[in-house]
Amino acid sequence: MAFLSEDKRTHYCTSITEADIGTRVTVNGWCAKQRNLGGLIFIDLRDRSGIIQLAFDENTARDVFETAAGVRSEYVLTASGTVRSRGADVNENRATGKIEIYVDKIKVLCTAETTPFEIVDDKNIRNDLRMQFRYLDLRRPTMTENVKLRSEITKLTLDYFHDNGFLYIETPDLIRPTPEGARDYLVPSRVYPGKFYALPQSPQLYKQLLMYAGFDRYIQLARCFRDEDLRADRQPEFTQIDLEMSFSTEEDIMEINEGFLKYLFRKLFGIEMTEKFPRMTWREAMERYGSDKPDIRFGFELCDLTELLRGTEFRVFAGAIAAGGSVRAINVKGGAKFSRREIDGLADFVKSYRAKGLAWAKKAGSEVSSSYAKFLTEAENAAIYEKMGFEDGDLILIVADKNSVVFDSLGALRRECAKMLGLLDPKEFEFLWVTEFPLFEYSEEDGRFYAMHHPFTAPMEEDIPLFDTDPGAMRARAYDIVLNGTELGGGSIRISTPEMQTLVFSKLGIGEEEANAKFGFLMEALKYGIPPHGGLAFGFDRLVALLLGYEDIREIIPFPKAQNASEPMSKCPSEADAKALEELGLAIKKRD
RNA sequence: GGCCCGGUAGUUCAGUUGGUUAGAACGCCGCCCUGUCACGGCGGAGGUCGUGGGUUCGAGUCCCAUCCGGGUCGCCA
Repeated sequence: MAFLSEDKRTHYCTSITEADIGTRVTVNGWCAKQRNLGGLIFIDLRDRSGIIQLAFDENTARDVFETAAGVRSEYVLTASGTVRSRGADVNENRATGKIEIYVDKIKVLCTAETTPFEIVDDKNIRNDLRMQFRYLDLRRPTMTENVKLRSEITKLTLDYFHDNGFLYIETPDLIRPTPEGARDYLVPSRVYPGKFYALPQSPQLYKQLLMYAGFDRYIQLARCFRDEDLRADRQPEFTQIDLEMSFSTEEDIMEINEGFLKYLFRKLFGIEMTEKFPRMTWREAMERYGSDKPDIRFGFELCDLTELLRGTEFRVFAGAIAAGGSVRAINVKGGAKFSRREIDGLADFVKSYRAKGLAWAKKAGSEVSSSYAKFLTEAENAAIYEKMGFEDGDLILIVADKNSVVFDSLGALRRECAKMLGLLDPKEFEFLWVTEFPLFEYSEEDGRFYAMHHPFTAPMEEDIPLFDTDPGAMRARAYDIVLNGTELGGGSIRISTPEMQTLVFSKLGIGEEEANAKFGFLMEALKYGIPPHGGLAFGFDRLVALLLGYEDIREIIPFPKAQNASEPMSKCPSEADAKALEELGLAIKKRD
């Protein structure tokens, strides 16, 4: 049936209110549900705003009534009629529950086959089905709402930064492959067979160049691409709120971004966050929480038992200490109620973080049970209980290993225990700035230093003398913003002189020749008057997900990739046709 | 690349130590029904138990391989 101008909506379904009673309206949308009571028919009509009820009865014109009787779920309709009160028959669960449209004209614009799953919220649907029929999944009210809220957060973001003097500037998506960092998605060049562009992992160098150019403040909702394995909070293509500021210090950047997050909470939830976000150095975060992105909604802080156990004869602990590692523990308050099976589960859990085992002690009433106490002296046990404040209901969990393993496993363990005890409230938001990250990270495997943030990050002034003596101990002018244990974003003050950049490259094993080959334009640019500058990038998908209470960013990405990086709906990636490969000068080598 | 969990009507699931014709709810189709909104009543259709192989008198159930989905470690400057 043709859609005519007279069929166009006058209102979205839920923009009709009691104030409209008596007026004539037209709505366009999908049949969410038809209820036929014989002489009386109701249709729930859904559009992106929500649902309103259409009503038909014995006074409805015969043909209109017959059409309504034939309407099935997901038929596309236009309907006109008069808004009226439902009297006493109110549906309290719906915004439009007190009114309905008494229809005098209806058109089926399009019929629909029965959908592979019902278009309702309160049902679990297999992930692969949701992905294959994503356009139907997105019709579910919650998903529609998520996409709308994402749009709203986009608007607030642009408003805030615009109001603070940031210019929205686009950077290229076809760029030079980056030698360090994540794997690039490569794009072959037709004009230069055998050469490649890369899709940006972030617009890092371009935003710095924008500062060199004098734009002072830059913002972009940048699409970024990383060819690495997926996680619930990680997609191969994602969006960053990317920004950079000239003539600024860490303080300025943290302040403007803290202001942004507070602005979002005010505008979205009406919540005024007046307190300054807490700050913590990287060193402190690792020592106290075993993580550079600690969830500070709960305690269970790490406790170092190394000194206390230095003389122990228990081989597991003594061995770790002798090898230069440590023995650390957390006290899980309320964890004594975990069953033996659950504690065994925790031991398996830490093994995935390369820990060899988990020692535990719990106190229920006056009863203490423990996996390791019999191997320690009475004095050693007493000292541990004293230091950990061991009380009724507590569960002490100890890991002894090299430091990286101890931190990784205990850091993950405290969160796992909090989850088991129901301490993770998604409606509670605890922000944290983590500062003074190490500048370099040593890779045992490759026998060299890597930049912990990226190779353009400036070192802290007072650590510059360590370049020659102990580069591993140098701290960077880098900071992360953490929310409830998730890294929401990070940034740094950048290097702004060629001398410093050359020095950092050299510590990374990038000689002058290689630096010039790969970053020649940057080295050149640094000669021509560079303002002090720095910036930050938020993971926009993670931000939206956390604000809306999701752990899985696919709930707020309209068309995400599946875990194997494919897109089941369009079946991508797919093979290229022979002609295209020929033009690109590419041949596909079969894998064994 | 490693490890773990899952795949049974359209959907969500149940299916006992391997044993008769594989069930339920919702959805779907038909008939009835004037205030429903999780409408109700009556009736009906709908299954290669992911796929392939094996063990067995007999496999949804056990074994092997494989595909698909999910989680996670590595990875993610």
